[in-house]
Amino acid sequence: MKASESAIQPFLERLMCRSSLDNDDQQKVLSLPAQIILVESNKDLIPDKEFTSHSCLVVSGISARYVQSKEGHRQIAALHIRGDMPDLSSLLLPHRSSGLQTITPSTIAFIPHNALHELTKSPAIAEAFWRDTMVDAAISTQWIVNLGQRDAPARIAHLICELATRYQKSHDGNEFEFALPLTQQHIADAVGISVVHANRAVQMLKNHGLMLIANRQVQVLDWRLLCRAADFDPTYLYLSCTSSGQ
Amino acid sequence: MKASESAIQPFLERLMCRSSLDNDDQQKVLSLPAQIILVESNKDLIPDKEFTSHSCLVVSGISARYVQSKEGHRQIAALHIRGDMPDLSSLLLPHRSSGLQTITPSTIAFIPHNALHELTKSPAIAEAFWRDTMVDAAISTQWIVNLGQRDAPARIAHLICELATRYQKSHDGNEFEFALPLTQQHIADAVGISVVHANRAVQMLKNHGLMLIANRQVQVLDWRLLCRAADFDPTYLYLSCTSSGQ
DNA sequence: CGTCAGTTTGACTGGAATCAAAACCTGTGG
DNA sequence: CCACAGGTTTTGATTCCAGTCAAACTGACG
Repeated sequence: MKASESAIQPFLERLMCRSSLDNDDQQKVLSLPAQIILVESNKDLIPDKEFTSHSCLVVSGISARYVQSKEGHRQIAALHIRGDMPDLSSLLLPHRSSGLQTITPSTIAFIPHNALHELTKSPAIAEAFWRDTMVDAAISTQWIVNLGQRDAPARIAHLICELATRYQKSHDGNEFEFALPLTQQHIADAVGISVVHANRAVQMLKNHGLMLIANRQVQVLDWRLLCRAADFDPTYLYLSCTSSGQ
Repeated sequence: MKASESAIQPFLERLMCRSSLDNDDQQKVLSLPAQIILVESNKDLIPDKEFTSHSCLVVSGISARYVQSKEGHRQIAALHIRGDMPDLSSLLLPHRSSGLQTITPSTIAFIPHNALHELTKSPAIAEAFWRDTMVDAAISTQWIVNLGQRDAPARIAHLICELATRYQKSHDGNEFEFALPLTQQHIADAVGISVVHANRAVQMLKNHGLMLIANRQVQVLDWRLLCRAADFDPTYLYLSCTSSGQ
């Protein structure tokens, strides 16, 4: 297997979680040309100018889609992990409306737009891409609810529930842990509160025996209760990977 | 022109704002079968059960995509106006993750999924649909920023700016007005604050000479300033309709 | 003229931002 | 091995924003 194939593998797996592709289409995805680059933390992945010619794919690490408001505040609008294609939208929407930055050291694959465009000539692949875009939109909707309606602890709980599920860690029972290299500043920027307040909310979750965050690890102490506190329902993520596709 | 064609016309216009379709494809869109229904206000448009077989299209009026949180609070996640297809996502994502309700008396066209699916066999149309999904996602991203970072008056200002632009009213100079039949409760639910607070924020905008809302009309007093206050940049809406296509 | 939905106002309270400073790591180089 | 610098987490004190409750007001409509 070529280096680029193994880099694209997680992306294909993601697609296959939600859509079904025949062998031919799978092969086409895997043979996408990709330039694989190691990127350190806090580096911008897409330039500010219009008309990028590549989309990038997270192979490892975490990246954040963010918007910087006029007063210097930053809002993280999405977090992207292994297998995600954060700026697929640049393929059809040339104006960049949000920035993209690595949070941890990451390996990123850059894929030329024309190759992606070529790929979408296969209807099944086009549909799979479209479906993934829809799931991203569904996630955004949930973030809107999170920001608009829940208090600080619930917002953080929901974020953690979402990430645990996307990392597929939520099936390991009611008590488990997983690596999550976010600082409290990142969490604060994602759920729209200040760092100080994020800290207190995290402690609140700890004191209630729901979860704790320490040295880049999240330890879920009571998954059931955490989901309840977060009002979390995983269906919107469409990640029932066990069954192939819908 | 058949009744269903004229109902679908605004939808086609919307698509044409962002994508270019040849005559053949345009004709295909227009001849979509549609069941046109008049709906009163505050009626749910999609059933709670899974596997709807139709998507709906707003021909006139306003509908809200919303999520009801456990404690009974409601968050409006998107507003849909003439030409929008609010639940296009049900075509590829069978589980409904948000509700859809008319805000005003509306005329809605219901279009069977299989007809839409058939339509996407034309690559240009599929791409146009996909692009529209991406714009919806971009709008959601802006709402996240709105809820996460701005204070109440700015949130409302941003909402108004967005709607004015989507109604294409923002080209009528620096001072103009347009119909917007939202109650302050709706505004509050959309920007994540209480009605009382929404009221005070609206008055603040009035006192600063930016805009005023009265009898289902928004009167923009200083578009330039309003945009500044809202930190509004319309590019994410991709509505430069004057030029045809992207 | 009463009703009802929507808007406006006031008084009160709690939550969250801000500012500031201290404690805590973790990797670095002396 | 220690000291140190950096980023991160924690804590406290203060201020202010925004939610809640409750009540009055406005218009439209039957």
